[in-house]
Amino acid sequence: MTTTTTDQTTPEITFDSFGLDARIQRALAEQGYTKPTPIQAQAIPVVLLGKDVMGAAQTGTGKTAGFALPIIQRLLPMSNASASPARHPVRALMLTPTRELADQVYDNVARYARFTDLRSTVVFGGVDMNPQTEALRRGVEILVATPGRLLDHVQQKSVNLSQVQMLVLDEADRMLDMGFLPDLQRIINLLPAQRQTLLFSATFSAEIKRLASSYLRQPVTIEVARSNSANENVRQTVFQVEDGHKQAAVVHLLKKRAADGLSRQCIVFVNSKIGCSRLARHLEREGINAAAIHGDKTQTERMQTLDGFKQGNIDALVATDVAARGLDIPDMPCVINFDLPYSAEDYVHRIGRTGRAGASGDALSIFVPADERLLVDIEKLLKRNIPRTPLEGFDPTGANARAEESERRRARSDVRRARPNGEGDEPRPRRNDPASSRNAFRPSDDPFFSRPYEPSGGAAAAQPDVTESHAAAFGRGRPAPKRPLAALLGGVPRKS
DNA sequence: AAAAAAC
Repeated sequence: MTTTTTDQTTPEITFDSFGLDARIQRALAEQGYTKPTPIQAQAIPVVLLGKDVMGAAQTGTGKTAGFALPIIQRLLPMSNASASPARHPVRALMLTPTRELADQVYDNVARYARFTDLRSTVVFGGVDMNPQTEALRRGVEILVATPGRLLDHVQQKSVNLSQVQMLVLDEADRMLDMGFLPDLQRIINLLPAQRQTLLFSATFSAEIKRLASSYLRQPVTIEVARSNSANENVRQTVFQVEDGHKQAAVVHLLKKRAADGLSRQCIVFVNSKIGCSRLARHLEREGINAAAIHGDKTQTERMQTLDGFKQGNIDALVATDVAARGLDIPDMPCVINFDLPYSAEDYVHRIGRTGRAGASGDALSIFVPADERLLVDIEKLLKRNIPRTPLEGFDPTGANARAEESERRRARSDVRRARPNGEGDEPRPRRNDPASSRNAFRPSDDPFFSRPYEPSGGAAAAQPDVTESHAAAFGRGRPAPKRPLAALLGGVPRKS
């Protein structure tokens, strides 16, 4: 196995030196690209030679262009302008773990290939299949996909993978974590054995190595940063607060940054979907431009939120780990961990959203004593200590903390209101979250809890979010009950 | 423990 390793210094080369087609160079010029990033400098020549690649690259290293540009180059001689699917078989397949990442990879591919005749499209779940099917039937050379939806299309015979010459497994570690291995195996079995395979992963775990050894041939290993090590441009700080003061602490941090004239944009990571929506609401009440993104949001909402964030209409993107990896959000000045992640590797991915391409960044974590073990695991993985710092000027008994306390009271009052003979307060609609108040929890709706929510009114319809209502009913951090609701309410008879 | 991903 050949191994190439560099540090973060950009080699003194330009995109001209790769001998890319004029049509690609024109697209690059239009994007304002002149100097390749380290991973591009290493990957592009290797991919152009047709070699398999095992790439360790974090998000934000320019990885996508690193594989997309040479792939487009290699496909060019085969492209033609005829509009029949038979003449536009899928020749390059790019698989990603999440829908957003698929969309972003596609977006890049389409931009780099825009002056060529190559066609590309993207397929992922959560949206109507028909437009995807039509695009596939018209024929594309480059297909970006999430595994599940791709197999769906394969089953419906709307795509044929027998002509694929280049396969990209992007964020392969993530795909394995998410249990995509069987899907990946099924997909790869549909591809010709004679092909070029590129595998990118943030870490080279034993599983990744096993995957590589079964599907890659004499891969060239490309590594731009030591895996499992966080970027040195990122200032990591852990703020220790008392349990129950986390929301107030985040508000304090965000307002402090704004007051210090630092960029207001940041991603705030939360471990649960409930906590994610809850924190976003809380920040909004505190006058911070915030929005939640997590897996219970519709695909449309997720894309709109991401767009709003990229355009600067949203300052604080409150996210679950849906956003930890892959999402290509340029130049994040700051990442905040509202919760420390359950796995130390996720910590690396989360803070990898900042301090990219040589920029400096802040990774701030809220730490409560109960999370000691999580922090120790992170320190072990990073092989360094992260000092616990008191939060300067933070007054947990001040206005912020009072707001947090009132939120807890509100949550408890929702439970009282939910009782059939409810001695609860006046209903108080939640500001900034019409869906949640419209779908306020009603015990007579109980079946609601025993089956998953099925959308009925199209993408634009309000989302009666089961977990949201749970949050409202049961307060902070409680998991959705597995028992019937009546049992939880203490023997209130259940209508059926 | 949690999140993500196909219908």
